[in-house]
Amino acid sequence: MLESHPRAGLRNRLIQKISVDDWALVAPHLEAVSLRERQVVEVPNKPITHAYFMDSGVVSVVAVDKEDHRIEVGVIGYEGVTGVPLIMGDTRAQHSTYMQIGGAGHRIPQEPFRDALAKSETLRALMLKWAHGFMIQTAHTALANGRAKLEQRLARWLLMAHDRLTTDAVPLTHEFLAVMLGVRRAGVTVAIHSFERRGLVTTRRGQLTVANREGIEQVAGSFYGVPEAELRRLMDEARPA
Amino acid sequence: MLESHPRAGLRNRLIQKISVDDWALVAPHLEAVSLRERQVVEVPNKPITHAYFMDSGVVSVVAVDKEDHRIEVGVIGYEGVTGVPLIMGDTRAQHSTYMQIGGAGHRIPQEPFRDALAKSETLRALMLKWAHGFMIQTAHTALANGRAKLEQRLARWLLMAHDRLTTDAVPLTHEFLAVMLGVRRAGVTVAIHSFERRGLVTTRRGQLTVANREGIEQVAGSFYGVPEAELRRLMDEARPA
DNA sequence: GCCAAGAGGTACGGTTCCGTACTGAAATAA
DNA sequence: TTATTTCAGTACGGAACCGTACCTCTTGGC
Repeated sequence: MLESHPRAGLRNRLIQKISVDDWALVAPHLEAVSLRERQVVEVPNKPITHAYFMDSGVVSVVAVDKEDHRIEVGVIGYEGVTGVPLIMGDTRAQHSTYMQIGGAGHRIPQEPFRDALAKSETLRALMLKWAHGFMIQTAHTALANGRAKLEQRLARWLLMAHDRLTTDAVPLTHEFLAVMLGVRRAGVTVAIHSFERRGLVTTRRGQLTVANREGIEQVAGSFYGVPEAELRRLMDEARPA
Repeated sequence: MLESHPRAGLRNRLIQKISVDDWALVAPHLEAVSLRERQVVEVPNKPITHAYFMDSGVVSVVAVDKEDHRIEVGVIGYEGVTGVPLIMGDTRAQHSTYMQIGGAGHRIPQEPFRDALAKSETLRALMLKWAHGFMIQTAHTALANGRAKLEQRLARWLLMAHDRLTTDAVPLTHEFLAVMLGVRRAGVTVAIHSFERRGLVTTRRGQLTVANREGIEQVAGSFYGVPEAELRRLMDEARPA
């Protein structure tokens, strides 16, 4: 075993992008984790303890204010890492971050992560590009929230979740979809019904299966796709492959 | 004159926060600029030519998609700098960025700016904290877009603009407010009317004056304030004062 | 001073979505 | 199995906002 912590089998795209030298900085501190849905990763206004590189599952980042208004501002899967504030030089969480769909991955405590970022320009560049991609996603969430109809937003969300899963099954209740989109649960139910009638999805209690992804993409229109394309570009720029 | 480019009189908060050593890296490349309203600073999918440190005026950052949906995702004034992607290691603009309210400041070409960021850890830390603050603003814009009513969003915008101006007069048409909020022009007119009747603002053609800031803050509620507080915290952390 | 262009006031039917609430069905615990 | 909880289906009045349109007032250019 050439490396203290093997990464050959890991699906996480950022970990795959880390150079051999940088891997030596990070790997000794990684710890395998398995997180169930609803497991909390970051709490608003509290210190961030770890950055999570997930290989599976979907993480929701939810902005909250003092009157308890809340809405999802981004999702993270195997393409990224949680703890964006750490990358930006902050140790405190602004948003509520938790597993929307359970999964497995690795985490690194905030201190060695920040140390590694300080030491390695290449690691920093990689993580900054990821953070930038996440920013773009948030900006387009703002766009969708302000401009898109419920069905379009739901379609966008399903596509983003589907991108991060290995099956077509999305194990989520209408209730949680509603919280993320910032709409009524009943509204989600009706929209999903419409999708179902059009053959875009099939449903079971607590689960929803993508049946016709292209159809869903048509519903989402241009509200979906820009952040995904930008992230691909940013990651392609980041050497090594 | 100890410095090649004096900054004593500059209002820009980030420039004020730059250390003496870092100032030596940046100052030689700065160029004074005066920008009229509607002047374009960044064009989506085109290279960013300069970062602008404004001393006055308000910059709008507007996300756009392929079907020409658009909405403002952030505003920048004397507290920050444009060209966030440069700070993140990207040279391309994602969003449409332009002066919403004209002003004056200084700009630095992207290359020396990126060079300076690469060379100085302290400058990088400062700019990253700013970029992080801007991210938080964008997240709360997403929250407001998804959860707040038109009046609350208008109030939030007015407060953010007011924060960045030295007078109570906000020189903007209903049309442009509508574009930024992603609503109908007529809707803005009605909302402003309501504000006027309540004594919150006074109006003139192409202008709107804040008459009762606290009243406007009450309308905005908790949709306003979080990003502002977080940016203060982040800037306080960044030495030197 | 006149005219074109821009800005703002107002209206109206229509759509979307909310708040609320009740019901039945499915999963889970006892 | 039974009891309990969670989830989903459905409904209804109402609020918010849209799309569109038209008209009037300023303002700036000639």
